[in-house]
Amino acid sequence: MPKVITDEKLVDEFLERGVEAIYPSKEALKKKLMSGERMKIYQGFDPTGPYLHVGHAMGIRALRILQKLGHEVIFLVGDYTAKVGDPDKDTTREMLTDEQIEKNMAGWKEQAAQLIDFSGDNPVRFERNNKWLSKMTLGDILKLMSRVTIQQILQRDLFKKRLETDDPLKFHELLYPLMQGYDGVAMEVDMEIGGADQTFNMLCGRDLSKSYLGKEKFVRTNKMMDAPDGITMSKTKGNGINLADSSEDMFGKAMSYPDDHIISGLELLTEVPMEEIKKIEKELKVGANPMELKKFMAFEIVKMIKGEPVAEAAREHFVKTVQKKETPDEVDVVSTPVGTPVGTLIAEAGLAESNAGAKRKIKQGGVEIGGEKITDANAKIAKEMDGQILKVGKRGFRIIQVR
RNA sequence: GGGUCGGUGGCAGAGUGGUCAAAUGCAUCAGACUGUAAAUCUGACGCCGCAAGGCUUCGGGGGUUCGACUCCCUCCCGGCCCA
Repeated sequence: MPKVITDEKLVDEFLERGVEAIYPSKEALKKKLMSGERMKIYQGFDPTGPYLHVGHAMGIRALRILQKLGHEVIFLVGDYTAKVGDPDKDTTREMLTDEQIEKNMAGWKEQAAQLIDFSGDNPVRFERNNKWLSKMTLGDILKLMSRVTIQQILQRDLFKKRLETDDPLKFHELLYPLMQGYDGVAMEVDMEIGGADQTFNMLCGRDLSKSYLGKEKFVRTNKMMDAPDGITMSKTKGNGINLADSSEDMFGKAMSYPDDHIISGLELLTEVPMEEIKKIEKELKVGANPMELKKFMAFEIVKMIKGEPVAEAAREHFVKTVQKKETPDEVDVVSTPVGTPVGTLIAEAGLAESNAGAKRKIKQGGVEIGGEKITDANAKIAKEMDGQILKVGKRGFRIIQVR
């Protein structure tokens, strides 16, 4: 049994950094964490999309601290809750099929393993809630439902909103908070971590834990990080940095965050000490170049997920290809026979969605071969082009191999 | 069960017999500019075609018409009101 550590600094980090709120209170949780008692904590992730993103990374990082402190940590995949899908603002989600769910979660453990350890002497446990939820009988479900009132469930603002706007609200959607809450009951956990958007569900679970187990379940909600387009990042929307992205992509996506996300990005997505972040905030206010600081942020984000050497390489890649507009070191090869029209080649190389798309890019002046701008979509690939670089847009590169 | 309104491109949302491959916004892509893959500006944005043009699209199917996203029938799905 791993020993529980009561390192106050680490505990405080857990209680403060990236935290939106703690229920019932920060003080109560601190007391518990400093007591040396081993806690059982989980965070659930619904496999509604194939990638975990940096938003999840924030929660996973919190789990990592708890793992370090010696607590029992569970990474729960909501493969059963995903079928229902956490209700959205205005539309009922499609019920996902088992196959879709399996496909989505296939890489999750691996993606999460970049941040937490599923082996070692205090391994994080990987669980799926289908283990207990799929076994519930109607009787169990009735019992579960009898513990809450409709009024309580309808407190959830998006349920309210849907009723107000006359958007459909299906019965099973109301069950979602109960299902999620039941996870905590089934695993008999002492704490749940989740995004601030999960507050209602988690608090509902708190009530259920009390009711079923007579147990106080602590809840920590994470601050939400906004994606570049201003929409809160979520795996459903498919935007934001994914944990499965290449380090270069992560760096680039981070660089495309608006300037005013630099501070929140540093706080939520990196391990840069808060004192240092405060300093950077001041520098920004007195007119420091945001680009340099954003590069620092991007570097730190990649570093947290992939480690320092990889982050270093990603930064170099960015400076080289984006800032200096040079060709990257590693470029994929596309092989083609002599005489292929350039437009076709671009589409085949996957640098455009279709032939029409490729031609569009050519017309708009976004295509070069060997540094020469291509203006005619029908220009044919010639023998001399063997080994030259095909460049499409700012970041599409291929080495042409002429057959 | 009755009445009524609705189902449009990745999303949101106009359109209501030809001028519709379908306004607009978001997202996306290309270009310019720049301190960045930020911001801003310009342009593109179904597919095939150098083009002319063709083809496929507005919940599904059928019909009317020279011509339908627009009208009719039918089916499926949803909202609201009444029962």
